[in-house]
Amino acid sequence: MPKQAADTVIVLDFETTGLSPDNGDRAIEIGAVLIQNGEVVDSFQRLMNPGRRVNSFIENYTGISNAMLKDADGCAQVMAEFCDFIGDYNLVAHNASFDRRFLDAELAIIDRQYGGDFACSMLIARRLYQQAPNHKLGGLVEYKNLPTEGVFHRALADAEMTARLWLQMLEDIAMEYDKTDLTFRQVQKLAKIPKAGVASFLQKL
DNA sequence: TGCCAGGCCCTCTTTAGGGCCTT
Repeated sequence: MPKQAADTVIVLDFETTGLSPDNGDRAIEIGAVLIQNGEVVDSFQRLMNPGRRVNSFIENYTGISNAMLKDADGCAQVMAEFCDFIGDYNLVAHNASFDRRFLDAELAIIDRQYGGDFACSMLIARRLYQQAPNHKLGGLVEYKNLPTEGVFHRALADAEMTARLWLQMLEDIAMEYDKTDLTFRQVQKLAKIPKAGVASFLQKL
């Protein structure tokens, strides 16, 4: 696995009560891994009590039950600890706009901030793997034959899979374009490149 | 009561609509 500057990131994933913090949805689990030099060197996983019951769809979708959340620490305490964990590292998530909304909403409640920037593994995968049958996290993991623990829709498991996908994308760029020293900003910028211009963009770096 | 996200991206587009992704 090539060592690259872009490797030093936090890959995170939220499980939540629904799709929109603007509609009152809250985080119920956060999972994250720290990648440095192409390897996972640290991780963070906590359930958090959102202060109300989660519906049966979420229980079934995530496997996180109300019983599991009953004695969990509240969002404020967990998110404060998570904010310490992420520090000012750059961040990666699959469909990052979703996780960013919840991270921003939960940290706003406790008046905390972070200094890193987000990259979206889904938008980048849409550029790099244009032939993939879909760009769901599970679909991309299958498409690239990445190892899994067989657990889906739990925060740490999904963060670990996203991390493997992220590293795979860096490796594929390194192999195909001989670019082994990409910065986070360069990889992040891929998400904004028109699909037809991806190869040209990477070749010119 | 009824409704309920938001950003990206494609196209039979741009005075818009709908699918993909995330829970």
